[in-house]
Amino acid sequence: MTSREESAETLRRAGHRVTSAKLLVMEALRHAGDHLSATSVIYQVRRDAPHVSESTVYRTLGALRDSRLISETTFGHGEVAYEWLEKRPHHHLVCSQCGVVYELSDEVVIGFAKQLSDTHGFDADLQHLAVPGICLDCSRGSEVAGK
Amino acid sequence: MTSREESAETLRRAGHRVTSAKLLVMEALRHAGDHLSATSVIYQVRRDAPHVSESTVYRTLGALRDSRLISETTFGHGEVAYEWLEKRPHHHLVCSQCGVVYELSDEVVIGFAKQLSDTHGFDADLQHLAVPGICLDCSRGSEVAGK
DNA sequence: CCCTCAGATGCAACAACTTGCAAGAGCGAG
DNA sequence: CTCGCTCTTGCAAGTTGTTGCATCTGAGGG
Repeated sequence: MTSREESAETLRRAGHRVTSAKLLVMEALRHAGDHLSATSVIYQVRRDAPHVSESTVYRTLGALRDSRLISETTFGHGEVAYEWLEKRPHHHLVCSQCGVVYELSDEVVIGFAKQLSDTHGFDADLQHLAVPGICLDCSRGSEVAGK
Repeated sequence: MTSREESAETLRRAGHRVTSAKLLVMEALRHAGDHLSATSVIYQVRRDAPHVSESTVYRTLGALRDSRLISETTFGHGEVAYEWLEKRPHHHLVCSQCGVVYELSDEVVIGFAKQLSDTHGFDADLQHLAVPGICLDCSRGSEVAGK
């Protein structure tokens, strides 16, 4: 089964119609294998199919996010990043100083979610968390610079 | 000392100039004592001083956020919410279904931050976290509805 | 009390989305 | 194969927030 057919099947299972616009957006995110900004997705899609409008891409991204096929994350104060969700759930540590993004394994986050559930009865939906902060390199660097 | 004078003093300590625009933004957030959207802040400020431009309010909010005088939080997929930071750090549980926002004590979050520090050497900056999920009421409600 | 200048502001253009509406297109029924 | 319902899409206008630039002003130095 080709990648396109898989995508089509996934769409159907999620209750969407199979349209070229949705397939293009999905393929762009799958092949990127990384975070893509909405703008990048638009660029990728329109490179193959210039007739697809921006609003369609935005709406498709929203629909795929609602169906849990892709994740939507806000890194810092910039654009929104989208990512194909085939892998295990994972999270990110974003350094506010150097901007580097580290992957964070799910375990620590699961423990956190369990605590929220135990203490507040709140069923946290932490499918894709972005935690701001200062990475090791930067905190070392500023110590040196501070002296 | 009046509230305005306190705000002025706070501004000076943070290395800002004391201007009427900044004071108005600060007063709006202090008196609200709750989250305000950027739009609400603009409305409040311009009610007292119609000449202040939107961009000034946005820039002021950004500057105050950078100086850690106010917090900036993204609830769900809507606008950005600002809040005066006089109280202890606190966090929020946002129900994706009913939209209710619960306060979350700092303790659970501190534990989470410590884990990130221990396992990844990452100094997380969780001054104002918003956790999406489903609240107790809604998860009960959907159980009943589902039967 | 006046000068100076970096920081603050207003304005308008720009960027990043969102939405209303009419036209188009999957896909299940017949 | 055709019909028709409903989901999608394109277009254009509307929000929400950001940025470049010229002007203005708070506040320390003279």
